[in-house]
Amino acid sequence: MPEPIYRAIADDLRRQIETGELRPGQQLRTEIELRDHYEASRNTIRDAIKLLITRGLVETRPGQGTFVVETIVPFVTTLSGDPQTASGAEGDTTYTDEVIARLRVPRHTPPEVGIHQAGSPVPATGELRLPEGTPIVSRHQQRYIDDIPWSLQTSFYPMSLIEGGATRLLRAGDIPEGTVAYLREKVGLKQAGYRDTIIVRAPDNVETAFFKLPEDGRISIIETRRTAFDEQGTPIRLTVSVYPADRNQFAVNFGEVPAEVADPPSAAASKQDAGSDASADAEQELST
Amino acid sequence: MPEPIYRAIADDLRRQIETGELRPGQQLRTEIELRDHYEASRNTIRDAIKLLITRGLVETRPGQGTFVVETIVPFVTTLSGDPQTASGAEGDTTYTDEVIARLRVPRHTPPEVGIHQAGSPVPATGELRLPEGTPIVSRHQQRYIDDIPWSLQTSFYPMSLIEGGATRLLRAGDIPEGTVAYLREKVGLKQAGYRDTIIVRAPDNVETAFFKLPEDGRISIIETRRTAFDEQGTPIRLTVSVYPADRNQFAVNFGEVPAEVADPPSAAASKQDAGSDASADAEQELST
DNA sequence: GCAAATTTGTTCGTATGTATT
DNA sequence: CAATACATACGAACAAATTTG
Repeated sequence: MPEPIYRAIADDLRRQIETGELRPGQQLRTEIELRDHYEASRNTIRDAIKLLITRGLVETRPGQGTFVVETIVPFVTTLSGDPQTASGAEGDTTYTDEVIARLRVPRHTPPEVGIHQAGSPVPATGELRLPEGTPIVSRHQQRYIDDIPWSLQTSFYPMSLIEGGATRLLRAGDIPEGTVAYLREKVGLKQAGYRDTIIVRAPDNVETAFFKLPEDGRISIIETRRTAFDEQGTPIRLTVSVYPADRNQFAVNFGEVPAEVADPPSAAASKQDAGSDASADAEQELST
Repeated sequence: MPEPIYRAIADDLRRQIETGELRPGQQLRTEIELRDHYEASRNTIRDAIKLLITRGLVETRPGQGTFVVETIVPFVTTLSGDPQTASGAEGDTTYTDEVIARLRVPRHTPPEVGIHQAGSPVPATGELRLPEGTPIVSRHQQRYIDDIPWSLQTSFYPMSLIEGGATRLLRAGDIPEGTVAYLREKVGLKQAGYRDTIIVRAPDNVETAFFKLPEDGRISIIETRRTAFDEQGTPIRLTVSVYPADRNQFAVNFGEVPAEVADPPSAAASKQDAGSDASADAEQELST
């Protein structure tokens, strides 16, 4: 048997989808009809459909049927733009402004504050380069767009920042001007640069529940880790954000990029200047 | 039945893996033994294992057994660093140097050249903003590290660049100094900036075969699209690269980032200066 | 609002094929 | 070659979700 039957059936259905014979949103024939059509057992048909589900081509709805997926309009997170602006030297637009400009309604929970000790269970220990046992403050938020769960975000700060006067970090609740501006004004701490790492991995149980992902784990999670540094190169913050891969994409701008490209094409309304200051928004977004 | 049996079994096995009761590389009990242990049918055990496979926790080897996955050492692609350098104004280190410095052995096929007409089947049409029917040159490469398939990359250029004198773009084969430098010297075209977009999606058949991915499509593909612009804001190149998500991650540096962080921690050898010029390598890498 | 029909989801049993040791 | 272990395929029954009459 060179090619398993279930895979041959999946290939045939995939071809129909890719050629447009089956259009997005359209219902496939039922498992029983497909069983008769392909002269295979229902279980074999179901194996073929499972393969198409994993590849993101179809979805099943119990009691209804199997449907060709309709593409979600992705939300674009700009990780950067003009690095000077993104470094937190200026920039007064906020993440919320950015999202509104794209005709979407953002919302986020007030940060929950936690206190940890540097060590293996705290995911920030390596990045913040703190010795074992050093206190670390975490600020955690859930973020929504159009009431759809969009991202989970946790920032970690060395407790020494609070001892230096940035006491609001310890209080649960928003810091409207953003923590980058707050730390600059309160402690004189200037964010000189940052490094983002981007990985793709399977969701854990918390993420599956929050994002309402299918239980079979076929949707990946994109995790960004932003380590921010002051002018001495000391890490001052780690922000870990997770996004479901099915409704998010990321963008990075460098040098001179035309405004109409740097500013996503979704909603061209508002924002006269645009240009490369979208970075400030993303920075705002990434500093809980 | 609140929770299906196969999911309860998967949860139990996942717990054992996460608590270290089952260590990476360790073999699970066979399906028959698990069937007896959980008092379920072998098919139900297999459903549970399928779920763990999708979540990337275990892998099966026919004739051998089921094993807890061992983490792959990921290859880190730096999308940026110092934007001035990355813009192609200077930088003489190459992608190959970068990889060698990390004690890995890179290899890539000579570019295959193709000629297309702007229009819906050519994926560069939108980004290059060319009218329907305009000729486009593509250069496609397969790239390996340590003989493992690492990425597929295709760059698209407007044919007008060749007519302006950059004839080597049409010849299959390497352009050792990189196309950014070549275009600057030959046509006086300066790359003033670029925009990267990053999306995660399911693999297609070509990618599944090249990367030797499991046929069930559980490993996602990370696709980066880099649109480069000249000083007038005209798009001059689109480079599309695809990477399997199970062995790749990405990094972006902004502003001042300490050298020991900006330079990946894998192989600390060689490279005295390091700093933020790793960007030039990535840029080189991304210009076929 | 309820019952029936439809459709997918879960679980079992069984048989045979393929890969590895 | 034999034994072991996973892969494919079939058939059957009942459960759960949804729509329809």
